[in-house]
Amino acid sequence: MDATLRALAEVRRREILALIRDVELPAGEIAAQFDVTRPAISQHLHVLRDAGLVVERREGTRRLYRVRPEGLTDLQAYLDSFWDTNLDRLKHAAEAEERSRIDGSERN
Amino acid sequence: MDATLRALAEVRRREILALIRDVELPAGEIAAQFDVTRPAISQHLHVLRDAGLVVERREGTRRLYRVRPEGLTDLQAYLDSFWDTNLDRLKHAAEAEERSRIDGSERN
DNA sequence: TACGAACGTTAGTTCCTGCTAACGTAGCTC
DNA sequence: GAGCTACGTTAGCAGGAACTAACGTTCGTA
Repeated sequence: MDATLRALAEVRRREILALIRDVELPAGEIAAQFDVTRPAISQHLHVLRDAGLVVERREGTRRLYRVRPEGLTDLQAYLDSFWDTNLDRLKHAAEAEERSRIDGSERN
Repeated sequence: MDATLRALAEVRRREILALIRDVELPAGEIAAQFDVTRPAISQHLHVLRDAGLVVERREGTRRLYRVRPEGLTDLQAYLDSFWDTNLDRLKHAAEAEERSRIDGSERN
């Protein structure tokens, strides 16, 4: 999940994901969409592949890439976990407000 | 959403979020849980606050922090969008496989 | 087999970011 | 009001990441 977040926390890589979200594209065509060099995109694709966010399929000399949504499930579960305890959190916040209303009745 | 991902893409900040996911804690108590200096944690809290992932509440000289799950909604919607088009993507993959089966019938 | 096309890889540079040390600030207490 | 507490802020540094240039590799083709 650390690799997933590291991979997503870069604009260029998210742009790459947006490109191959619906269609499968070769590395060269992906690189052509950006103003950086081809090796730079190749490195980004490597990071995305290591994170399990894209899959590579070889077709002759070309390497076709497409998004692998399954690579997001762990992160999605992690984010959902913050909402699981939301009720507990609200309860704690209410208790804290009660306490602050008692001893620290200064400002709002 | 860029700020959200940047904020989450750091182990220390995720550890901080884990600490204040259920309970509200003062900055000093949060810093005490780690082996880095207090200013470092203060900077992390600043990043998390800018990303809207935590909220600050002042109580005397103390500043209490707690997680703000609403700050995750944009990211969650973004991640969900990858699954929305999953059926379309499968269709495209099937078509691509068809094409590769016709002209490039080399390996699997 | 030789050549070209479509890639990935490596070395090196620049820029960003997380950290520490030193300093500044708001609020409570005597 | 002086002093203490609990913080945040700033300057400076070190490690890491994104980029380019040069090179290596695999696959198809003449």
